[in-house]
Amino acid sequence: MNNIVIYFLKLFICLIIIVVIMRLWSKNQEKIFFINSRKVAFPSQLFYKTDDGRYLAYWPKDYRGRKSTLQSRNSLIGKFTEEWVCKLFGRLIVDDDLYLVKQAIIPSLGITSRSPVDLVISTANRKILKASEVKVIFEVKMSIVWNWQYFDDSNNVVEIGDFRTHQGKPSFTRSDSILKAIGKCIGIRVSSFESSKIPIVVIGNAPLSNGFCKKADHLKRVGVIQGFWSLNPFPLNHGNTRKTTPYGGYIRFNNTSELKRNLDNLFSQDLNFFSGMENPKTLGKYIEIANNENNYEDKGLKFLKLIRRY
DNA sequence: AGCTAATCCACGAACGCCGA
DNA sequence: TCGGCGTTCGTGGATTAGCT
Repeated sequence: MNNIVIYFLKLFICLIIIVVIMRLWSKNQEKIFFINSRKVAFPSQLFYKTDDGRYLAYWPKDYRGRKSTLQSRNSLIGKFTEEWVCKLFGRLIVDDDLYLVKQAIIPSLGITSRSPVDLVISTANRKILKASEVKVIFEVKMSIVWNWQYFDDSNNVVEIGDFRTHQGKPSFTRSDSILKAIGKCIGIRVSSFESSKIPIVVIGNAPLSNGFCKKADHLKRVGVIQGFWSLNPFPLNHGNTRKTTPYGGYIRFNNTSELKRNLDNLFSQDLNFFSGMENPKTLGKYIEIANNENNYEDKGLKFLKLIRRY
């Protein structure tokens, strides 16, 4: 009796942690980024300075003065968001045999130290991994979404508008960022058949550029990328944004438990990527041969072998 | 004519590798 | 040990296409 009470108490506490304490991306995360980064960087390395002497994260849409392009903030926000995603997923994954590895190197997939993948879930706690140890690959593409003003007298930042009010386009709203992510994922897919069992997910914190909604769904259908996931529930100050694309190629998560459901779903399926360019006659032949196997699973595996010409 | 989106190019800092 | 090279990070500028 006591054990059952304790069990439910534990479950309850877990639920509270997931729903209340663990938050997805929000303005508060960006504030933390600036306050933290201020300890290692000058304001001029984190903010633009306008002609009238204000420190801003982005150039406002109506700003007509002299402008420059910050480079010093890029790797800082890259590091911060990667670390943030790692911590978030670390708390969602309860399995003791799974590890999160940042900047992972997977030589058999052509992923070398020159261009490591941002984050993977792996069965081994090492930087250099075998393809068979990698459960999921995450490509993190997150930005500062809101515009911020910095006050150096109080060392404080204040939010001054969402991404519709400034010129820079954050994360998934930028089409060439998406192209870059797709390119990297294709690179992994075509590197080796060993990658065909590994789901790839792109993580962002802004709505997906309209032009890529259909493509995101197609990429999921054909198996190249298992999803573009936005971890920012409320990217706008007023109004709503797209929750998901019809086939779920893009999803905006409302909370961490929803994220966890989708993550678990990725693990529960034994997914296989396959592709080809073959005439119907040859495909028919493959299907006939594969059909000689005893059950659906073996038939499927045989078919995969055939189209890959093992 | 004026707007937006897509695309391509460039930027500077950081980091790891490799050869001298 | 040092310097060059390749790569990534996220943002801005320029140009073009397409829409109203």
